[in-house]
Amino acid sequence: MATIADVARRAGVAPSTVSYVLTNRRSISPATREAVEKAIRDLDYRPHAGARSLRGARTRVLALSEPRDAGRYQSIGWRFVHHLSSAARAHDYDLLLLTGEDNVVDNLRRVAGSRLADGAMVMSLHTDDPRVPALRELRFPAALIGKPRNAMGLPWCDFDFAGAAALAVRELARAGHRQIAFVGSSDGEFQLGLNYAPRAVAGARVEAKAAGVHLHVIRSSRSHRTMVRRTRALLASDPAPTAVIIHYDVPALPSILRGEGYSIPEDLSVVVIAATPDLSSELPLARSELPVEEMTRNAVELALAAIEGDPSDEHRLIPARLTKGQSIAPPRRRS
Amino acid sequence: MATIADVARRAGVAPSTVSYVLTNRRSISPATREAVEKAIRDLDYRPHAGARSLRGARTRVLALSEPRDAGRYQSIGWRFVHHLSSAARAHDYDLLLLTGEDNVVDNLRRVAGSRLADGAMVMSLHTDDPRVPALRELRFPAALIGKPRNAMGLPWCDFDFAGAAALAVRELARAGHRQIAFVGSSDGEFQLGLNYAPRAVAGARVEAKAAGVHLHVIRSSRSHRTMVRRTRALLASDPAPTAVIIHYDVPALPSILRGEGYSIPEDLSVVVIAATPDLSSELPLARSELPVEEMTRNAVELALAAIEGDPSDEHRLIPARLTKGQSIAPPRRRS
DNA sequence: CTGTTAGCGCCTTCAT
DNA sequence: ATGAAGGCGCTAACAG
Repeated sequence: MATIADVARRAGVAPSTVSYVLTNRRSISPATREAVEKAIRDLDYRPHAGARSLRGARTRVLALSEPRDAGRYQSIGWRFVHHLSSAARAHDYDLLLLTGEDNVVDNLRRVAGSRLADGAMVMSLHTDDPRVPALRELRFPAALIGKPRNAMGLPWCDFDFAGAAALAVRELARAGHRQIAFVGSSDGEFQLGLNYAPRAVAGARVEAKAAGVHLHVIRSSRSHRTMVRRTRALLASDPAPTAVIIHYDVPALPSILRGEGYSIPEDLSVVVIAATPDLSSELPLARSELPVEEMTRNAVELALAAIEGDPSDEHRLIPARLTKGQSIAPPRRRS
Repeated sequence: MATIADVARRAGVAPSTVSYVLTNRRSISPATREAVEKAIRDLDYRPHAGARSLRGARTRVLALSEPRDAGRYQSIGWRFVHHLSSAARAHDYDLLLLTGEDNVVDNLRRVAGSRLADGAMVMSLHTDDPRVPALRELRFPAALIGKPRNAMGLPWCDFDFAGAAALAVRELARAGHRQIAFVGSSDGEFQLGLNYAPRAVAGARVEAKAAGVHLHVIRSSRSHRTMVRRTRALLASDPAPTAVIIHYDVPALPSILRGEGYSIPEDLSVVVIAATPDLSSELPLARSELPVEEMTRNAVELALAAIEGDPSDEHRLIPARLTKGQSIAPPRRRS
C-alpha cells in the first residue's frame, strides 16, 4: 500500500505538502496541488486511518450503541441504521456497531478508551438509561436518538410521539368521535422501558382530556392470538370505541378489525402514528410517519457538533405531520 | 488518557514489559505480571487502537457490507447484524458498518485501502455480485454470507435454501399431497437478484419432479392487495393446490388463507421455510427456521480465518431441519 | 508557497 | 526474565 512518502516522491514534493493538500490546511499552488492529486490517483493512495488517529486527528468513526435485547422488538432498527450510515458518510464518517456485548456501558467505555471512535450515537433509549450517565462521566461526545427522562446535558433528537398521539386524537375528535381507542406499543417495548411507548400514551391522554373525549388504552402484543383477544375486548367495551389510534406498526391490526367484521372507515376510523411506509395496506390509512431520515440526519449533526467541542445540550423534537388517508370518517350512529 | 508509558512507570517496569503482558508474547514472572495488571486496572488503561493498527498489528475491526437498497426488503437484516456483532465480539472484534454509500464496491476499496478493518463480511449477495471480484482483486480477507453464482475462491456460508424447499416438498408429498403451491420470495427480492430467492424455487422444483408432484409457483408481494389477488388465483387454479410452502416470512399469508375460507391444516397444509421465530401465528406451523445464529457464527469464523491468512475457499452450507408443527395433514378428498 | 523534523502510542528486534 | 530503541504513517510546528 502506498504511503504519503510514496505520493510525495512521485509528485516531487515533500510529504508534508501532500498532507497539506489532503487536509487543506494551508494554501497550495495550483500546480503542486495538481501534481499531488495526480500522484494520489495514480497510486490509489489512501491515508492510513490508524496513523491519522494516532497523530491526534479524528478517527472519523462514530459508534452506534444499541442494547442487545432491543433488536427483538424493533424491526425498524435496521432502517435507522441504514439512514444513520448514509448521514454519517455524508460527513465522511463511518459507523461502528456496538450491539454485540452484554454490557452496553462497558462497550462504550471500551470504545471511548481505546479511541476506536470520536463519539457515539445512542439508540433504543430506556427512560432511565445507564448509558446517559456513563457518557457524561466518560466525557465522550454523544447524541441520543430518543428522549430519556433526564438527558443530563447530552444533546438528543426524537420524534414528538406525544404530539403525534395528540394530533391523532384531535383529528378524530374533530371528526366527531367521542370514544377513541389507543393501541399502544407492545408489551415488550413497555417492559424494556423504551421511552417512546409511554410518551405516546401520555400525549393521547392529555389531548383526550382537553378535547373531552374518552380514551380506551390498550397495549399491543406480538402474539397474534393475544392481539385478537385484546382487540375483541376493546371493541366489546361499552360504550364502544368508534375510532382506533395505532402506535407504530401493528400490521395485522387492520386485518383483525376487518376479521371482526368492522369495515374501515365506515364502522371504525383508524389513524396510525409513528408509522413506517406502508406497502401492505389495502387502503391508505391516516398516519403520521416516523421521520427516520430527518431523525438520523439530526442525530449525526448533533454527534458531530459534540465532537467539535460544543458541549451543547441542544435537543430537537421533530413535530408530527398527519397525512389524511381515507380511514377517517364520522362515527357511525349507534343503532 | 493513560498510555503504555504511564502504566510502565506506575508498575515500575519498562514499557515493553507492559506490552508483553498485554500480548502474552513472552513469559513474564508472576510478580511483574501482577504489578502490571494492577497498574492497568488503576489507570483504566486501554491500548490505543490507532497506534496498534499503525504498528502493523490488527485493527480488530470487521467491515460489514450491505447494499443500501437491501434494507428495504430484508427486515431480517437487523437480526443478522445483532448476531454478527455478538459473534465478532466473542473474538474481540468490532463491526464497521458499510451500508450508507451509494457504491458498495467503492466503500470496500476505501475501507480496505485506509485499513479501517482487517477484513469484511458481505451480506445480501446478488447472484452476480460486483463485490466478489472486487474483494478478490483487493485481496481483502472476506467471508460471504450467501452463495453467489461464482464465489471466485472466497469463503462463504449460507442456509441451504434449496434443501429446505426440497425437504418441505418431500414432507408434503409423503403426507399425500400431489398439488403443492410454492410461494417464493417477494418481487423485490427477485428483482434485486438476491441469490436465495431462485435457489429455493429451484430446490422445490427438483424435488417436486423427483416426487412426481405438481408444483404451483408464485412470488409473494409486499403489497397486501397484490398478495390477496395472487393467493386467490393460486387457490382457484385447477387442479387446486392442497398444500402451500411459504418461503420466508409472509406473515399475512396464513391470515389471507383463512380469510379466503380455508382452515389450516384441514383444507390446506402449510410449511414455512427459512422462517423467523414466529410469535404471531395462532397455530404452530411446520417450518424450517433460518439458522441466523449459526450462519453468523460461521461467517465470522470464516472471515477471521481469511484474515489469519488461510486463503481457503471453504464454504459451509447449513442444512435445513424441519420442525413439524400442526399444519400438515393429508389432503382433503376432492368433493 | 514549500520543506524539514519531531513525535503521537505501540510492538518487536536486539541486547542483557 | 526484562530493558532500550527504532519505526509504523501521518500532521503540525518551525524554518525558509
